[in-house]
Amino acid sequence: MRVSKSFIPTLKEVPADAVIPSHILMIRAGLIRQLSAGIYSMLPLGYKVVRKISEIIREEMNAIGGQEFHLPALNPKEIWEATNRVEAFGDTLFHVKNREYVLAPTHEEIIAFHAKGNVTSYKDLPQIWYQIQTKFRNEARPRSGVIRGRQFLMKDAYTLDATLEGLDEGYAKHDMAYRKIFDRCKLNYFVVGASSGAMGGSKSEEFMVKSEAGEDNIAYCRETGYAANVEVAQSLVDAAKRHADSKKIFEISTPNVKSIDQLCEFLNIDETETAKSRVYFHDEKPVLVLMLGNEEVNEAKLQGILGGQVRPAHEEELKEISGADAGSIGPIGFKHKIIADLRLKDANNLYSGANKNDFHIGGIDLKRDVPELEYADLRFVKSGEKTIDGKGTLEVFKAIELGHIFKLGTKYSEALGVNFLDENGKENPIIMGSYGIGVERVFACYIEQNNDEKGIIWNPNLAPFHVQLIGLNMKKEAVVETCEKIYKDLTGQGIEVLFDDRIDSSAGFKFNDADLLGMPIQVVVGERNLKENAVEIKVRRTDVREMISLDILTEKVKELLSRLNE
RNA sequence: CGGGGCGUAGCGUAGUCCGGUUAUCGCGCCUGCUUUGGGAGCAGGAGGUCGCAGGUUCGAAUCCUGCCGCCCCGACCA
Repeated sequence: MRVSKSFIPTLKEVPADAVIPSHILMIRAGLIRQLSAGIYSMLPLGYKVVRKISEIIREEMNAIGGQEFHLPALNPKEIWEATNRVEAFGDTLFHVKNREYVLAPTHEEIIAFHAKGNVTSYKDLPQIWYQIQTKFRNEARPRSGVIRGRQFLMKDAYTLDATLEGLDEGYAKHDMAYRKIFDRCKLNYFVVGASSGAMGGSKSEEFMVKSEAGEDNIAYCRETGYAANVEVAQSLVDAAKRHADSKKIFEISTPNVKSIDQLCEFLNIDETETAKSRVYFHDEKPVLVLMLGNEEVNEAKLQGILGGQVRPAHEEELKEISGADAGSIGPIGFKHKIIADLRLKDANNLYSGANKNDFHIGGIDLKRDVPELEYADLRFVKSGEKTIDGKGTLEVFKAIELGHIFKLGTKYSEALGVNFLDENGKENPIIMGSYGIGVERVFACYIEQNNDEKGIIWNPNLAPFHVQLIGLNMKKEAVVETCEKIYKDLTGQGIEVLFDDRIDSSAGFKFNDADLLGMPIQVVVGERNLKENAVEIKVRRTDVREMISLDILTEKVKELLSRLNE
């Protein structure tokens, strides 16, 4: 393709709206343009990258027996009501105004719909169905360019199985395929155990990329390879001490003391001598959650332990439940279920709220005073803590979720009556798995990990073009002729060439544009080197330049490309 | 949804507090000439409902009210 005839609107200056490197560079290199918040157009160059990523995904999905579908984005609302997901998605689901349709945010329902009545025998199973298609989610706050959009491309795959063993196999196949996909995309990623969230189901893994722009917090250990979302991550931490002598309970007047920090300052004690109280509702019943000191309640863990729906109590509800407002609530005299973090196990001589405003209680012995107390791991791990096996140290950082694989089970097949007959002629719901990859996230994360002050650095696998051919002075006949020949030769060998044939652009301008666009190899044709029958080759990533005789140019380019792809 | 910031030409911006000729500058764009190995020079030129609506005023980019849009932090997030 010739630059002079292409729409590649590059920008010298940093766009005002973009903050993170991938977003800035995608706009500056003319890959994308924004239409509205969280809605982006892929420009020709950007769309080429999308197609390359999609093709890698397609090849690896086909390799594990996946069959590609093209499913409608417009869905009848009825089918989403059948699985109760209109309510579950809430405002995130886009509704069509003049017909009872919704815009699909994912496709479990539609897959189940097509399986119903058509996949009816154990002999039809297993199946792997997938699509690479636009999804719609009314995100409250789109952000970070293409990383969180209201409209985005997702590869979503679904396994249909007769048995749990079959599901395990399908899951393992996807695990393997995903590693191949992200390896081929040259991403530096890692795999973490995750909570499966509102999708239901059991085992779940996320494929993550470390990034400040990430929305998930990940605990990772370099030494042991342990990686988990902080929602589920565990660590080895000391519990509060149990002192030899347990004091008696005593009440203290603590006017205006609302927080653990204030309490510690007021009484001149350490955080580890206090128990913080948070009240939640679980299935409409209040539960008091006790944490050591100032630690936050990990609601994902709490939900996992209690099961069902959990929500924090509203401020107005607290007094009725406990007799006090937030800041003065505690275990002593609390009339409902209490659950405590493991770090509080059998602790004594603790301070906590008195369930009476402006009063706290000291000398609490959880073993003696709250004998029915249940303990569970309810905290968030922190950087610097030991891994649960004690062999390494955890680091907590932000990460972007590229892909998520999980075992769904029969939630959708049961809700929609998607059954098959087993060997014994018995009817069973089909067992499903669900596997997603955010295509634009792969795109953005690659750029996040492969850029410098000049621009993007593409690997041949994802690059819009393999080679940028730069004709330095396109008014000189020798330069034009040589460029045309190189363009023809390389293109003829299946190498994708972007030919900067602009007549009026100066050399420096073209160099900088080429560095911004970031094709893996630049071939520079100028009068100076032509006198020696040579051109210059520059490898974008290393900035290494080399004079190459025209006679061996094609071979050299091929060799470099294959080396760069390793 | 809570908090903060912003909206002036295709892009980046000055001016807004303290109202007053023809709205600033750079990049980009058009024409001509020169120039071509690291974002060229000279000369000429085009391009604006100052986000929208209403109000105050002799006069509004500037003050007031309402609305819309975009970005960031948080909440939320298969």
